[in-house]
Amino acid sequence: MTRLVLIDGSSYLYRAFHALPPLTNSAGEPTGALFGVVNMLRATLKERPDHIAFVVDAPGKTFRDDLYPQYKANRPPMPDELRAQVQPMCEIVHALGIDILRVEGVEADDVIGTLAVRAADAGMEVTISTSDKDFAQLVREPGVGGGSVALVNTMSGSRMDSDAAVAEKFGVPAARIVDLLALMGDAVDNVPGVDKCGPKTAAKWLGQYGSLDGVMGNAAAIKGKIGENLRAALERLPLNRTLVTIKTDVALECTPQSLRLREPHVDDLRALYTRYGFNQALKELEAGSVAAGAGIAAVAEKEPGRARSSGFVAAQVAVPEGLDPALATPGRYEAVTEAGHLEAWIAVLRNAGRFAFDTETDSLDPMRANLVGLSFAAEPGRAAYVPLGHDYPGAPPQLDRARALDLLRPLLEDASVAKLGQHGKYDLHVMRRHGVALAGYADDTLLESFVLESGNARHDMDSLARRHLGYETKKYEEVAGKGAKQIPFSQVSVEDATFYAAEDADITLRLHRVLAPRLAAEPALEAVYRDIEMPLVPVLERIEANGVKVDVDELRRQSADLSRRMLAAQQRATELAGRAFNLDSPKQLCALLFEELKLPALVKTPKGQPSTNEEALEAIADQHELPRVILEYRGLAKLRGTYTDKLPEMVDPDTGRVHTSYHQAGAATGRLSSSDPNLQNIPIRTEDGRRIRRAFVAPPGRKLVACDYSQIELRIMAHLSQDAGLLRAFESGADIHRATAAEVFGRPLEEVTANERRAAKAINFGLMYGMGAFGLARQLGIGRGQAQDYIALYFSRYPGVRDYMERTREQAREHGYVETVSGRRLYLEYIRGGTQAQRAGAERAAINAPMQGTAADIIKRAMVEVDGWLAGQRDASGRSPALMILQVHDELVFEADEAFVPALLEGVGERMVSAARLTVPLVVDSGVGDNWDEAH
DNA sequence: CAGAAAACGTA
DNA sequence: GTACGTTTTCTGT
Repeated sequence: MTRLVLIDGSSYLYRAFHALPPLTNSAGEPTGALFGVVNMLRATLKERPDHIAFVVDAPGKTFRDDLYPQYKANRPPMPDELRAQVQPMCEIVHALGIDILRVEGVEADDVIGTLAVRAADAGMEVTISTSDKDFAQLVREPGVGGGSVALVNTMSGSRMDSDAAVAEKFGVPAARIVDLLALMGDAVDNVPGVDKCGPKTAAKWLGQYGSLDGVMGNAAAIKGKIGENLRAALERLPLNRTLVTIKTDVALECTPQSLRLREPHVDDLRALYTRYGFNQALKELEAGSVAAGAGIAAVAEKEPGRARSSGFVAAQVAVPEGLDPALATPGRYEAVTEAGHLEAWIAVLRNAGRFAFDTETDSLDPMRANLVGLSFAAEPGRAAYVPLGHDYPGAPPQLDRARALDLLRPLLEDASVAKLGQHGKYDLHVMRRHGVALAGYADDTLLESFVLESGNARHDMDSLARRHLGYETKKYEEVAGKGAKQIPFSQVSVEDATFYAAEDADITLRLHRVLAPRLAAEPALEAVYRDIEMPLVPVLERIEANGVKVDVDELRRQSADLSRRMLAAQQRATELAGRAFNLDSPKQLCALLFEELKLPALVKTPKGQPSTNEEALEAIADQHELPRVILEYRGLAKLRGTYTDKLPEMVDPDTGRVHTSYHQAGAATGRLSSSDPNLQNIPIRTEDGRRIRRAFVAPPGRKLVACDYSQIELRIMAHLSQDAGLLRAFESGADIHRATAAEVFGRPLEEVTANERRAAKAINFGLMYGMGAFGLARQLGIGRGQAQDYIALYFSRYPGVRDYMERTREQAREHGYVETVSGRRLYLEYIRGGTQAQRAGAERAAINAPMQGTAADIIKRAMVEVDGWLAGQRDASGRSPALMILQVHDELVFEADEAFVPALLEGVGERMVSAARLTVPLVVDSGVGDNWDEAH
C-alpha cells in the first residue's frame, strides 16, 4: 500500500509559533516556530512515508475572497518574528527531501483536499497532518480500492481515521462536517455562523434534521432565541457551506505519485542546523540518523503533558494569529502564605513598575464583599495568589489579613506604580472598604475591549481570553459550584483558589498586552479610553460608594397606598370579567379579552400573539371598561413592585443609603447603565411616579441639586449636521420645538399652536431615532401620508439634517461603524449583511449612535472634571461639602451642604457647559430641593 | 430552577 | 424608531 503524507505547513507554522516560547539562536534570529516545525517533521519522517508534500498558502486572492470579500478580513498581518522564519523553514523542508507545494490563487487547504481525494481514489493511504479541524470533512475509511484519508495532529497526538472517530469528536460523520462548520461559522476566518450556535447545537440540529438543507427547511420549527438566530442566518448559510467546503478538484500540475520523499541534502541540513543552533539535531545528522530532528524532539518533550495541564485547548480554540508566543504559554502560579514570600513579591511588583491585580471576595456586591484573597502578576505566565480569608475545615494557615494589607498598602497606594485590572471598579470598592485607597489604576481590560469593540456584547474575562488569547479560563463554577450548591469563595480550597485567582491576574496582564497595542494603533480610540473611560473609573466608584439617601418610611406609606388602590382595581376587574383571573398574566388577560369578551386584538406581540400592552388596551378602551381598569392596575403594580417595595430592600444596612452599580461597558453607544437597583429609570412622567422621587432625599442640613443638559442630543445633531436652520434655532435661545414648528409650518414663533409644537417635537425626537413616516404617523395619530408630508417639510427646511443622515448611513455601510465627536466607534454588525429588518435596524442605530454616544462622551468628561473640582473643595479633615450621587444620562445629581449650594451650581454648571466645544452652546438647567422631585 | 417572553420605567 | 434594566409569568429541563 502506497502511503502519502500531506502536511498542512501553514497551520503547523502558526501553531508552533504560538505554542512555543520565543526562542532565538545565538545571532538573535527567532527560531521558535522553526523548532516546532522541525520537531513535527521529525515525528512524521519516522513513519517512513514514501510519498510526502509540505503544502503552504501562496499569496493572492482565492475563490473564497471573490465569493466573500470579508473572508479572513479580520486577520492581522503575519508578525515579523514569524515571517522571518518562513524562508529558513522552506530551506529545511527542502533539505530534508520534502517537496513544498505552493499554488497561486489556491489555498493550501484546497491543494491538500484535491491531492488527498485523487490519491485515495487511486488506492493510496493518505494521511493529512494538520492542526485544522476543518479537514475532518475529508476523512474516508478504507474502501473497496483500499484508498483512505486519515487526519493526524502531531502536536496534540490525535488521530481521526473513521466516521466513528469524527463523530466522537464532532457529533456528526465526516460527510456532515461542512454542514456543521457552516452553522457554526468560523471566527478566525471571519465567517459568521448562526449566533449562539456552537458545535453542540449544530450537531444536535444535524442529528434531528439530517443535513444543513434539512435544518434550513425546518428552521421555522426551531424555537427560542436560537431559532430566531438561525432564521436570521438562513440567507448566508449556503455561502458559508461553500466557504468551509475544501475543494477537491483544483487544477494542479503535480500528481500524488510525483510527490516522492527524496534523499536529504546532508550538507545543507548541517549548515542550517548549525546556523539555527539545533545542536542535538546536528549530532543526529552526523550520526547518520534519518530522523534528522530527533534531538530537537527530545528537548521539546522535556515538559510532558503541559498542553493538557494548561487552559489552552488544543483543537477547539484557535489561537489568534499574530499572538506573541509569550502570551500563549501556560502560567506558573503560586500561593503566598508567609510574610517573607509576600515581601519578595511586593519587591518584584514594585520593580516591574506596573502589575495586574485582582481581588477575590465572598460576594458579587462590592459594597458587601469581604476580601478573601488577592492575586498579582507582573509578567505573563507568573502570578501569585495571597489567600487571606479561606475558612473551611482544614484550611492551611494564611497571612493575617490586616498584616498583609499593611505590607501591601504602600505599594497599592503608590500612584507611581501602575495597576491594571479587569473591571477594576469592583476591586477599587473592595480595597477602599478594607482601608486601602488604591492609586495609580492605569488600565482596565474591560474598558480596553469596550472601546475597541463596543458592538461586542461580552467583555468579561472569560470571553476576552477566548477571543484574544485562544485561552479557556478556569470557570468560577468549576471551583465554587453553581446554583444552590455554590459555596462562597472563602470555602474554596486554597489550591483551587490559587489557580483560579492567579490566572485572573495573569490573564488580565496578557489581555492588556494584546489590547493595548491595538488601542495604540487607533489614536482616536486610545484617546477615548485614556481621556474619558479610565479617568471615569474612580469617579464612578465614588458615586456608587456615596449612594443616595431614601426615605424608607415615605416609600412604605406609598406602598400601602398603592396596595389599597391595586386591590380596588382588582376587585373592579373581577366584577367586570365575571370571574377571578391573574391581572399580572398577559396570557390569562389575552384569553379573557380576546376570546371570552371577543374584543378586537389590534396589536400583536413580536411573537405574533395578541398583545395586551398599553397601546392594545387603549385601542379597545372605548368598547369595554375592563381595559382601563387593567391599565390602572398595571401602573400601580409597576410602581409598587419595581420601586416602592423594592427600594427599601436595597438600602445598605451599613450606610443607610442605596448604592446603585453603574456599568461603564454597559451600552454600546457609550452610555452608562445602572442596576441593583437601576436608578436611571425612576419614574417622572406621571404624578404617582413623581411621588417616588420625593423619597430620594437630602439629609438634614443638605440639599439635592440636579443639573441637566438641555436638549443635548438635538444640539449635537445641530453640531454634526451643521444645518444652518437648526443652528439658528438654537442660537436664538428659543424653545427648540417651538422654533422648529415655526420654521416647518412657516409662521412666527408666537403663533405656533400647541399641536404644531407637539408635532415638531415628535419629528425632532423621531429623527434622532432614525424614524420613518410610519412611526411618526403612529406617534402623532395621523395618516401616513400626512406624516410623510411633515417629514418632507422638515427636511426642506433643514436640508443639512437630511444630508447628515444620509452621510451617516453611507459611512456606516462603508466602514461598518459610525463614530461620536470624540472618536468613539460603534460597530454595526448587520449594516451590510443580515435580514432586511436587521439592516434597517442597524441603519437606525447608525443614525442614533453618534448623537447618543456624543452626549455620553460629554457628560462623562464633565463628571471627571466635576469630580476633580469637588476633590479640591474638601476641608482639612477631608470632608467634602458636596457629593456626586447620581447620573441619569444627561443629568447629574449632587447632595450638598446648604451653604455650598450656590458655589456648587456655579462650579458644576461651568464644567458641564465647557465639557465640549460644539457649534451650538451647551446649556445646563439646575434645580435645588430637599428631594429629587423638588430639585427638578 | 434557568431562561424566554411580555410588559414598562428612564433618557 | 435609539439605548438600557427589572418585574412578572410561563415554559421547558
